[in-house]
Amino acid sequence: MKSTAPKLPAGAAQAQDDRVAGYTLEDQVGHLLRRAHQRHTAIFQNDMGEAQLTPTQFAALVKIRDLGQISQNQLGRLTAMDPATIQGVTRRLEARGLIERAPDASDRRLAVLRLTPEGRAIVDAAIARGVAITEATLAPLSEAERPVFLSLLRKII
Amino acid sequence: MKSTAPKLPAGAAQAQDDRVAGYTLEDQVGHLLRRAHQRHTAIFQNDMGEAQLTPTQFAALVKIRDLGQISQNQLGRLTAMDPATIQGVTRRLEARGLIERAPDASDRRLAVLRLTPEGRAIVDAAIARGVAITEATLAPLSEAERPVFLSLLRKII
DNA sequence: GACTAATCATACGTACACAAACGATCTGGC
DNA sequence: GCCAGATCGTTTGTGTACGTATGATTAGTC
Repeated sequence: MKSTAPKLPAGAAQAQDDRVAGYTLEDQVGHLLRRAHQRHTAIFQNDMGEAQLTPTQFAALVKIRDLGQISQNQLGRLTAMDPATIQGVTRRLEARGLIERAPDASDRRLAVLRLTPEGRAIVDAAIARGVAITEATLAPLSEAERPVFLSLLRKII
Repeated sequence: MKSTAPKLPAGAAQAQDDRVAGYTLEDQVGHLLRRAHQRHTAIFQNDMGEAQLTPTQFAALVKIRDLGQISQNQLGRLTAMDPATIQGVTRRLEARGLIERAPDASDRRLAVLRLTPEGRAIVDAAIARGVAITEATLAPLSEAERPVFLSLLRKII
């Protein structure tokens, strides 16, 4: 009776059962995405070197560099992190002295984030590493395959 | 002086600086992979329904179903989780009564994992959902694009 | 038989990731 | 001016994910 699966046309039950019996974990997009992401973070951690940044910390720093100053939630939206996540990321970056907080003049709910001089020095060095990390992640693909892959990846976001 | 970046040919310094200045977070594979994975887990959580399984818990259950019984570390290798991670996953599955542990006859270091009847019922229902989840994740791609994307994704793992 | 190396499972610490709930503050409509 | 709803930032709880360390057990070597 498939319990609570979204109601299927009665005739589709057999086909559905076949798909269940032949389900291969290794062929599922989700599993492949998880492993690809896993490999990338391993490369990232390896190649980032002494900067000791995580991918999300790096993303936050780059965005702050691009925009000069920005509120925490806004930064979270631009880097695709929810408020709870971006809070932890910025807290650790502030603790390391790479960013600083200043109260916003016109909105007292906001704390504006800015790079410190140490932060700026680290971002520039880290971005150079970031270029190499992207290259290493894409290394298994030919020059022709890379734009195809990136374009398809963009579509499923 | 770029501090500690892996030594570059002196002539490449200018090109490297250009890449740093023009670095766009949104164009990096790592960022795209993170967001694609993020979207997939959101779909997964939404569509998995009352089974209340996470992607990794689901992967573990499917692998145990395929193999009948298996040791914890072996399961971790097959599902691409390190020993510390698979330990947490199996602990939660055991706490929910979906899998059970039995001592291995020939190797006293091992605890063999098996599905309980409740576990088996859940996996079958969950796999039907898994098929729909894969479909929903790939929905933005045409029929022609899907195998291309999966094949490229497999290459970068 | 004893020693070494490898493997298994566990424990601890750090870092994402999101849901849910919270108080503080801002804004639009009246 | 005032109130309702939205937004900002925080906190708590659960669940990956991995490095590192540890103890138990096994397997290989001498």
